This record gives sequence, C-alpha cells and structure tokens, in this order.
Amino acid sequence: MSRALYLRIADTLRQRILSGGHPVGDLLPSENELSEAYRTSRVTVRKAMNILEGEGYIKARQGKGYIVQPPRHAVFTLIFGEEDTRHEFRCLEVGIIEPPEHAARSLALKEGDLVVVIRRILDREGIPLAYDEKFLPYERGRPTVELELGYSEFADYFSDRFSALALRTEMRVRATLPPAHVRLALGSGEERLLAVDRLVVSPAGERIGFSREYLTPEFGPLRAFSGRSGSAENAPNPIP
Amino acid sequence: MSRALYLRIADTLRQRILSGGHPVGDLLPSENELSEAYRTSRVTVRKAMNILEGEGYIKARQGKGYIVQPPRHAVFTLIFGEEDTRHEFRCLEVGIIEPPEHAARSLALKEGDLVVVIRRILDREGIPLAYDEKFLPYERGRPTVELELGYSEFADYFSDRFSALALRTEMRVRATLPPAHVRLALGSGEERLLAVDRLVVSPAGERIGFSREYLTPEFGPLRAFSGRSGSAENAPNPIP
DNA sequence: TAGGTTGACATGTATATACAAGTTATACAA
DNA sequence: TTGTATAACTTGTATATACATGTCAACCTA
Repeated sequence: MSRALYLRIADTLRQRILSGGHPVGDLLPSENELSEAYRTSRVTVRKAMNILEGEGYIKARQGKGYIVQPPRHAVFTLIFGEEDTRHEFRCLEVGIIEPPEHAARSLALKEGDLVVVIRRILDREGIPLAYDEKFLPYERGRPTVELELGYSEFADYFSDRFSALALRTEMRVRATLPPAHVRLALGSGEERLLAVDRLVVSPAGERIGFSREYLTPEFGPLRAFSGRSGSAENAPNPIP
Repeated sequence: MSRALYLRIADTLRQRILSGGHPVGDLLPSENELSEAYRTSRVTVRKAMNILEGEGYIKARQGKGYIVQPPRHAVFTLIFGEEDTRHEFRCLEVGIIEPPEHAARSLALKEGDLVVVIRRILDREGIPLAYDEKFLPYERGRPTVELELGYSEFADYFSDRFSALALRTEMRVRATLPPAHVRLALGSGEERLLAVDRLVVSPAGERIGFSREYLTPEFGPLRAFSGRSGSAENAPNPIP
C-alpha cells in the first residue's frame, strides 16, 4: 500500500505552501472543503493539518481557519559540551547581593532589589571548563533552599512550581574576553571564551532566573542539530 | 469547563514519567487499558499519547506499545544576528581547489578530491560582520551554478534536489582566534570571534556542504529560544 | 446611526466502530 | 530440538457522527 492518506494530504498542502500557492497569512480551505476535495473524513484531514501545524507551516484559529505562517527559523537541538560526566562543580560564592547591572536589567529588577547569587567553577580532573554565575530574584521570606542549586538548570529546579515544559529559556551566545574576576577564577590566561547568557521566564512572564556562563575551549564546542524532531539517535557526529 | 480530557491524560502520564513512575525503557499501559482506566475512548487516549510522543517522552512501536524514552536535550530555535537586512556580501574568492584539511575531513573526502570554495565577507555599512567560507564537493561535469551562491543556506539552495526539510544540519560553535587570512580580510585586529561550523547532510547520508563562519561582535550574539514549538512571536527579547 | 442578536461556518473535543499491520508467546509438527 | 503456524495482543489508519465553542457578517431594533 502507498503512503497513508493523511500523510499524502499533508505532503500536497506542504508543497503548495512551499511553492507559494498559499502565501503567508492566507487562509487554507476549511476542513470540510478539504475532506470533500479528498473524498475523505474530516478526522483524516485534521490529522494532516496537525502535522503541518507541528511543522510550523500553519496555525489553527478556532472559528476562523488555518492560517499560513511565515517561514520559521530552523529548530536545533542544542548540546553543551561532551556527554562526559566526570566534571564537578566547585562553589566559589553563595549569597544575597545587590545584582550586577546586567543581571538586574535582564531580570527587570527595580532599584534596591536583591538577588541570590551562586558562582561556581566547573572542572574536569582539575582542568577548569567553565565559570558559572546564577542570579535569582530574592524574595524576603522565601526559603533559600535554592542556595544548594546543583548543576541542574533553573528549569529542573523550578519544575515543581511550574511545569518544566512551560518554562521558556532565552539564550545569547557570544565570544568574549573574560572579566577580571572570571580570568582570576579560571586561573589561566584564557581569552577565547564562549559567554552564554540564559534567562528563564515563567508562562506568566515572570523572570525566574538569569545565568551567565563562560565556557573555556576545554569545555568543548556548543553543538546543534537540525532536521527531524530532536531525537538524539539520529545525531551522530560527523564534524570532527 | 476544565482542561480537555486528552490534555489531562497527557498531564498525568507526563508527571508519572517525570517522577520516575515509569522508568526509561518501560512499556506504558496499552491504549485499551488506558481508555478503560480513564473511562474514555481509544481515540482520546491516542491524542494524549501523540502529545507525549511529540514532546519526546515516549515512542510508539506498532505491535508493541509505547516505550518511555530517555530525557532529550532541549530544543531551541536559533537565530543568527539581527533581523537587519542592510547587510551585503562581498565575494573574495570563488574557485575549485584542494580542500583545506578540516573541510576534507568534515566532508569525508578522499585524497585528491576537489571542492568548490566560496569565501565572502559580510558587512553592514562598511563594517565587517562576518567572514564566511563554504565548501562543496566538486563533481566533474556538474554545472557550477553554485558558484553564484548567495547568502542562502545550503538547505535553501539544494531544496530542489532534496526536500529542504529532509536535510540535516550539524553545527558547532566555539570562540576562536581568527587565522591569519581571516584577520587580514576582516581588517581590524578582531580577536573575539564566534566560529560556526556547519555540515549539511542529505537524507541518504551524503555530505552536501560544509561551511565555516567567523562572526565578529558587530554581527551580534547568537540567540536561541526554547519552550513552545519555535514560533517567533512568543520570542520577544528581554535579554538586553 | 449605534448596538445587539442571530445564524452560518470555522475549529475543538469526544465517542463508537472497523479493519490493517507489526509483535510475541504458545502450541504444534517435522 | 528446530521450525512454523496461530492466536492474542499491540499500534496504525480511516469513517461517521455529535455537540461545544470561537468568529464574523448580515440583519434587526432602539
């Protein structure tokens, strides 16, 4: 038997969108029209639509229809460093401080607001891999269990307060010269560092935490894979 | 009305997986068992399963069941630089050469194989933003229209030979000191560069192209967003 | 004219059903 | 013992149907 009908419907609609037959913002034919056109049921058409929606080509609006979406950016699966578990964290500093300017701005703090700070070194067998600063808005009275934060992401830590999947993370990566306190902590005269800023935002828009990491070359490159839905198995590693 | 039933089923199963109730490799209860347990139809249970499968928690195996998957890496939407279209490419070199060692290795070329090379500078209003090298395996007799390659990705360019969606891209990002010829081309004494290697692979595993880009600080940071399925609208930009 | 109602039509959720096709353990035959 | 049917599971595909809910334009009323 050939490909399933709902896949073939998705294929032809996808092709029609890609070839410009349905420009961005266009309303696709309704489910009823399509099910008549393909002489099939509405349920089967919906399966095709769900696929295209998952791929980002269209967006469903109840009561309105399916709207063709602008081409979205490539989706990558990001992997930090090697899957090597021999690394350890050395905590340098934990406390409640006035936030440095960049953290205050990212967390949208008001003048005088305090933050919980955690500064750590990641190393593997004595070799420093990364310097890591985390900033969490300090709420008077909230238990500061979070001072014990391990390497887990904010998202992991806050998965009880929020559904981990609901949290949104924004990252910025740049090459940088380390500030003095980082260079000192990392020991060597490292100059080729990757700086990774992360901001974790709750579904309600509350800024939950901000972290800045400085990655040394020993940490390894930041790797990303696109194509197919992010399962690790189809991501072998041809780039040497 | 409360949340839809299929969403609630997905929620409770997700929670059960996250809390270790169903370890990795475990087989979930079958659709029939679940539809009895929740006193609903198999179709509704399947909707829940499809969600969890899309989120990577489980994987369906026909004839077998739903298998709990290992936690997958976060999926990010990557954005390069600003959405500023005032930039231009200046082509430095186009030709057919013996590949440099890193390109030959990434493309898995044999001794003596040649590549088409394109070296370009990206700049905005006279300021260099990036240095870009692309390498394509040279096939004798293939028309070298590709010498005209614009800023389009390989994926765009080869979308006629392959479905653009089928192509897989692997990226590596690191901070680097530029090699001499790049420093020369970029003019200034730039030292804080992001190096981005990309390898594009066809569905059959054929290595289609390799590119190496050196991004200056003026190019802007590499940005990534996670959470929700990669639509651009829910990615405003709080990190300043 | 301004504002509210209604109805046609869109997608969202849910049920019941049927058959196709992959998997596996068990029973049985060579 | 080894191989092969078979039966009882599993998920995959597809249909027909019902009602809930969001959207919007046309119409009606004050």
